Amino acid sequence: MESPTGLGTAGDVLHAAGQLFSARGFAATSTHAIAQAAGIRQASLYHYFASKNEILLRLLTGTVSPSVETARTLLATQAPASARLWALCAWDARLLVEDRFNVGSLYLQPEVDDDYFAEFHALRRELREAYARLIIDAAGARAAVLTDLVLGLVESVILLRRRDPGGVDAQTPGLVADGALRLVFVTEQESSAAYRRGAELLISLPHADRSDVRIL
Amino acid sequence: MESPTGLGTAGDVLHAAGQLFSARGFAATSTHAIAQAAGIRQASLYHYFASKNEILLRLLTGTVSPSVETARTLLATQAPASARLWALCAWDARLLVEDRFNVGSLYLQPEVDDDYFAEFHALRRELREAYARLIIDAAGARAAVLTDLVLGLVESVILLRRRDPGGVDAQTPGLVADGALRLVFVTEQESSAAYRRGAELLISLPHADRSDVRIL
DNA sequence: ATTATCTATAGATCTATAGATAATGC
DNA sequence: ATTATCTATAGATCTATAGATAATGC
Repeated sequence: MESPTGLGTAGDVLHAAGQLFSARGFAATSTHAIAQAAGIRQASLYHYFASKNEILLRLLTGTVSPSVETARTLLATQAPASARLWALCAWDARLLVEDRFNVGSLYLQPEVDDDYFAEFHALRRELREAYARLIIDAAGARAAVLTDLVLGLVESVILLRRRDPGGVDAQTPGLVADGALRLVFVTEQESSAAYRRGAELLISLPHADRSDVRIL
Repeated sequence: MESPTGLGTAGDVLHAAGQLFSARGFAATSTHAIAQAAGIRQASLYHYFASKNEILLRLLTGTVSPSVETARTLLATQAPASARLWALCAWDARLLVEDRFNVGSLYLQPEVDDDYFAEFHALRRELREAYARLIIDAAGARAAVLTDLVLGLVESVILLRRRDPGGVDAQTPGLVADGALRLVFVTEQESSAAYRRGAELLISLPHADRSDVRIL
């Protein structure tokens, strides 16, 4: 049987690389190990990808793109900013909780700072801007610094999973989103309204694809 | 003039390795590059360290140990839990803000999961227990999950710095600590008392050594 | 005598390319 | 004809050890 993941050879490679890069790190994962896990020979990788870097780039953009799309949708949605912020936090946290190999952790690798990954950085910047917009609308002027705290809170799901894989579950996204609202000074009572409305928005959003690798 | 850092050769090596591991990653940094930055030859490293792993272990324990000591002190201090929690968060955040090469980021490297670093993991666990204790005392039963959110918030300083080195400054620790109290449901009015008392505690604590590498 | 440092190197990788062969699609 | 895959390998590392030499401390 060819293609273990059913995604074709390029998909097999991304799948294998995502798992290995997350578990062992980019530099510590050899192209040989990726190929072996994908069921092909080392040199055959280069038929689909120009370099090991390109594999990482594809994984990075593949994980951030769905978040950017969701952020765009929410920015254009008619609802209180606090509810939309809740939905965005919960959506992102859910993506991080559900993705099989904690691929979100890829972006912790120092190699990602390189200019080669500019395309990814641009997407990430757009996502950050969306958070900033919603936080300003929900919390007013104090928001500038808060954006980074909220992003840090959401991303902490990555570290939490690594530390303790059983420490995250289906409840985590809601807890993170609730926490984000507290962080940005949304009052307890407005928060519960935001939660109800945000949960509705979340349901209406396209559910994050459970397959761990998206081929774009 | 020997020893660029004035810490002796072993100190030079830790200094150089801390900078390079943080900037490029552990696996991507060669022992040759470390030695060069430390002003010695590659093989001379092995007079002081048994392996590249040992260098990383020393850096990791060196960064977490001061936090553990501070946590112990605060656990034994007579003051409201919310104030002590504020102080611990601010203290840790300050360490992350001030350390010259963002050495806190070392623990994001996947290699750190290895059993070789068990000593570091034990220290980190102790630190986490201290946070959990203070959060339970400050916020009551709901605290279990909150511990990880608070830790995530504090650690987010690492990611914030990486994303935007100018995005952190002397105010950051206080903002992080304030945010942590909001996260754990401390009310606005109790929070301002906790802030005043916490800031006093912070001043009474030994200031984090500004040298980026502690030789233990 | 002991500690610090160096040169040289074994042995094991690792990435990417060249060029051959097999499979597929008109 | 084109696409997919393979074998073989060049060329560049990289870690750690062996063994020689230099510096330091009694």
